[in-house]
This record gives sequence, C-alpha cells and structure tokens, in this order.
Amino acid sequence: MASIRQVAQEAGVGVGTVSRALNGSGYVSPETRKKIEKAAKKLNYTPNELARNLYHNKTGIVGVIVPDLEHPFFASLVKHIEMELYEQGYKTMICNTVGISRREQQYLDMLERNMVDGIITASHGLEMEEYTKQTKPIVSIDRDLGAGIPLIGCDHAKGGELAAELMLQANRKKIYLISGVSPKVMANDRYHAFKEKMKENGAVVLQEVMEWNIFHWDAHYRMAEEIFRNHPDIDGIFGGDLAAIACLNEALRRGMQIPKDISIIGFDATVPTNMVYPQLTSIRQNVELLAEVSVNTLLDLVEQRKNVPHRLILDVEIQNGGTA
Amino acid sequence: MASIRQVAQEAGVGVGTVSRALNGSGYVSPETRKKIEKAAKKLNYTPNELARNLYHNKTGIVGVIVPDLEHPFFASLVKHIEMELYEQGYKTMICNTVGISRREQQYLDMLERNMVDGIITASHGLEMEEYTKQTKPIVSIDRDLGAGIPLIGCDHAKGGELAAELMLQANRKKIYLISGVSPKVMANDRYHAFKEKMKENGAVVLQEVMEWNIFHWDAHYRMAEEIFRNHPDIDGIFGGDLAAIACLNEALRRGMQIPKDISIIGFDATVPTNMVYPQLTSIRQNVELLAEVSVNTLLDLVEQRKNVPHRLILDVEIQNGGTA
DNA sequence: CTGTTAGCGCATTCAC
DNA sequence: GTGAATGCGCTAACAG
Repeated sequence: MASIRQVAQEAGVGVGTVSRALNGSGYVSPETRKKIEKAAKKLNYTPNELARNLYHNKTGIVGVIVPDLEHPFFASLVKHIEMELYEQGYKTMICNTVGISRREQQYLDMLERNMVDGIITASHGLEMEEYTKQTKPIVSIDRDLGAGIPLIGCDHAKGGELAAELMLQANRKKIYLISGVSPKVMANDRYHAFKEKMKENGAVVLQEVMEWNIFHWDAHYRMAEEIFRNHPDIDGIFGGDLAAIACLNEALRRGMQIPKDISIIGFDATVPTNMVYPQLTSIRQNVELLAEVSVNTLLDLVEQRKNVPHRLILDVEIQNGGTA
Repeated sequence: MASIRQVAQEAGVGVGTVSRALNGSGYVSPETRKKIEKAAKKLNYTPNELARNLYHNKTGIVGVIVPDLEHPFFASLVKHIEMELYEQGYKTMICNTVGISRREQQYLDMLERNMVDGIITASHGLEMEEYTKQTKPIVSIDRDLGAGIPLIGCDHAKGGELAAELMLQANRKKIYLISGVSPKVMANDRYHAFKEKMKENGAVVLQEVMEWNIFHWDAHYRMAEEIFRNHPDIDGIFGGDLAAIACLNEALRRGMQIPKDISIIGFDATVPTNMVYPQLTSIRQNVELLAEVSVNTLLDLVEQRKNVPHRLILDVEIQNGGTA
C-alpha cells in the first residue's frame, strides 16, 4: 500500500533516490541508503509490480496453452515448464483449452495486450493464421505454425519405427493402430512410420482415429471395448498411452495373457504407464528436456538473447514394460 | 503498440472520448463512436492491459499453489479451478511448490505486489504465520490457516468411515494404513476415523507415514514392496490413490487374488484408479465442486461480493471398483 | 455529449 | 550524489 513517494517523504529524500537505492541502480550514498531502507521497513513498503510492468511494458509472465491439464502428458509438461520458467525468473499463466478454440484465441490476445511476454502452445484447435498474425514471441510444441514460430517436438517417426520393431520382434501380424484426429501435428508421423514399417514386413494394420488430446477416459474405454469386439483376432496395439492402457485393461478383462496373446505399446511413457500391471511398454519422449528446450527457446525470443532455430527435434527411446 | 492517444488524434477527438467509446462507459454520440472505431481499426489498436491494471490496481489473475501438478489429484483440481476462473473472467497463474516452501512464499509475496488478486492454496509447506500475515484474499484447501482464511475441504472423516465399513464388510482383520506426513492437514482426519472404526471392531491397524503430496512413483513402489515383504499377512490396505495403486501393483506381482486375498481402498478417486485392473475402489471427493466452491469463495473475497463462511466441507462417496 | 486534466506507482533522464 | 520533472497508457472526474 505504501508507495515509493511515501518512503521518500519518510526518509526525507526524493523518489528517484529511493528507486535507485531499492533497485541497486545508480549511485546512492551509504547513509541515505540506510535512511531509505529504514523508512521502507517502517512503512512496510512493497514495490507495486503493476507500475513497474507498465513502465517496462513487460510482466514476466509466460502463457502456456495445453488441451487438457488432466491428461498426464500435459500435466507433466506444464509442471516442468513451470519449474523451468521459475528458474529463469518468470511466472506461468495457464490455459486448458479443453477443445474450445475460442479460449486459445483469448490467450493469444493477451499477448497483444501485454499481459504475457510470450506463449508456449501445445494446443492445436486454432487455425495457423491466428498464430502467424502475431508478432510477439510464441513457441509451438508438436505442430508447425509457420515461419517465425519455433517448433519443438520429439522424433515421432523414430518412435513409430521403434514401436514397429518391437512388434516385429514379437512376430505380430495384425495390428490395431489408434491415432489422433488433428491432421497437422507432428504426432502423426509416428503412425505413418509405424504403418509403413509394419506393412513392409507383411503385417496388417487397421486404424482407428480418436480425439486423444481431450481426456475422456470413458471414450477410451468404449473404444477399447469396440476394438476387441470387432477384431478379436488382433495381436498388437499401438497408440497413445491412454488408448494403450484402455486396451490393456480390456484385454485383461477378456482374460487375455499379456504379452503372450497380444503386444500393447503406448507413446509418451507418461506416469500411468507405471501404474498398470503389467507396466506398459511405451515410447518415451523426454518431457523434462522438452520443457527446458521450449522455455529456453521462448526466452531467447523474449529477451532477444539470440537467434533460435525453427525446428528442434528431441530423441525418443523405448520404455521397456511388460506388454510387448 | 498504438496508444489511445494516437487513436484520439487519428479520430480527431479527445482521449477520454476514445476511452469511453471503447469501454462502453459514458455517453458517446453514434457518429463520434463510429469515427473512433474506424480509427482504432485503422491503427490496429489494442488496449494495454498493464496501464489498466495499474489504474485499477487489479490484474484479474488468481494464483493457484499446489504441491505437484503431476499428481493426478492436483492436475484435476487445477484444471477445474482454471476452468471456473475462466468462466468468471479471471486468469490462472500457477505454482508447483514441489516441496520447496520458498516457492510458496514467493507466490504469497506476489499478492503484496499486486501481481495477483487472490490466491488459492493447496500446498502446505509454509508455516501458518506466513499466511495469516497476509491481508489480501486467500482461500485454503484442506488445511486450516486460521481466521480470515476460508477453508475448503471434503469430509475426510466420513471418507475414512466409509472405507472402514468396506473393510468390515469384507471381514478384514489386519490393515495397513498409509497416511501422509503433514500434521495439520484435514486429510489426517480420514486416517483417524478409519483407525478408530477398525479398532472398535477388533481389527489390527498398522501404519505407514509417507510424503504423499510430492509425486514420486518410485517411492510409492518401494514402499509397497516393503510393506508386503514385512507384513505378508495383511488383508487390507487404505491410503491415498497412488499409494493404493502401488500396493495393488505389488499384490498382483506377488500373484495375490484381488479382492479375495486383500482389500485395497484408495482416496480421491483420481483418474488413474480407472486405469488399473481391477479398477481401484476409492473414496471420491468431488473435485469439480471443490474447484467451483474454492473459486467462488475466493472471488467473493476479491470482489467483496458477500461474506464467506470460514469452513466449507464437501461430501464424499464410494467409488466402487473391484478391489474391496 | 466531449475535451482537458490529474493521477495510478515507478524508473529514468537531466540539471543541480 | 541527489531531487525534480517527465512519461509509461489508461480511466475518471470535471468543466465546458
């Protein structure tokens, strides 16, 4: 509540001096500094960040847009992004779009209004144009939003190939592939790569498309039921972790032996893959690194520290569980 | 970039008029309004929220403090809090304390600096005094921080009793109870209530204390192993969902039949309880309602809409899975 | 109905 | 070294 002016008055000095003393910028004699500090303490002075923000036209806040915080992948991602931003002196503002692109848009607008210094987006409801319109710092995860917007993602194609190799080692011949709906995200590469490799080796690949980034467990469960009902003869499943877990669940319910009867492989190696029994075999992307790289890339832009590459691809690896 | 003054100049009117026109406050003739809107569009004007914030001394941001976003309970909680805040025109700033109370403190400080209009805290690393010092709006989830800080929580005692009833129905006699470490949180009530009820009915209750709100799956898993190693004769387990799931996992690994050999009951009914097989029986608290009530209570304070009660207790219910 | 003015609280010139 | 003045962009009160 106490303003800098009151502190100045109390200390019997000018506001400028107080500002310099408290920010350690410019020269202030030790004695006046002492007086000022005493006055500040006495009045219980706290600088009003809003005034500062206005002056600097910067808030130190980064917006993070994800489809659904309840999805374990995004929960981990946001956690690590928040931690990394914190390390670098920034705060995290969050937005669950839950599939509503209007919400995504509104957060983009906050960039223009200077409420946030930059945005990291991992949501894909909006058309690219809305993003390319922006001139302020944006970093995209897993979807190419065009020139000027750095893209960070993992090597989905390699992930798909690794999964295919596991399937081939287990000699699987009829695979069900569960992919997402968004046409433009990098995640699709894993399904293409997987399918290609399986077909090359003479396996049959059926495909299901599902809305994966909105987290509705029921939907996954219904899908799993349907898959097994319609195709009781499949011997392999590859999809996102949650879809894979739903299928694992359904397979167990049907009394199938895992992995004797069927191989189930997920993608992302999210936390729940370690909660199920047997533990799910999954392709891991390094979420911590993803977060770190995303944050650093964004802050390079925000603080104009250096030029950033347009595309950054991280490695993936196999998490060996008991389902492949 | 364009300021209100430039719009005024372009439209040939005063800044006040532009402000009124664009905010719909006060009277502006249709013609001047039109001129202003044209000028605003031409200059691609976007109001600078920072200036507004300074004037109003308000940001429309609410800080949410949780121990760990990766924990499914907090992920759900934050998701729903964010959605509710959004409905009411507020933005969500987030903080994972990951057990570091300094981080909790820093977010509290942001209240003083006017960076946030209020705080919802579900983290409990800091001493109560740090909170009671504050004069600005704070709402606490699951821990009583003293007068002036409304407390929202579920009926843990009832939850503990419900769990005990399930154990008694299954005729369990030797139970392992896995509770958290924080001494002052409401969650402890469920363990007390459970223990009392079980002992009344002649059952033996052993107890393990563990740091539950920092999410380390490995720690849960090691604990589960140890419990079964040291006490292979227990026939019931009650604890938070993650601890319960870890035990379920270990029990399955040991070839136990569930729920024939042992009853396992969790608390919170988080999403992963539906991912394991068999689905975990758990005491559900209504996270959506918890979020809604927390947000509304906080905003009642922020906007001084009305007086709020100090304590709000929500109901719990049994989620029937296959482990009890 | 509209233009002018005075802050919101702070940080930075620039004289002194 | 320090104080006074200026402005960040906007809103609200006031005079016209």
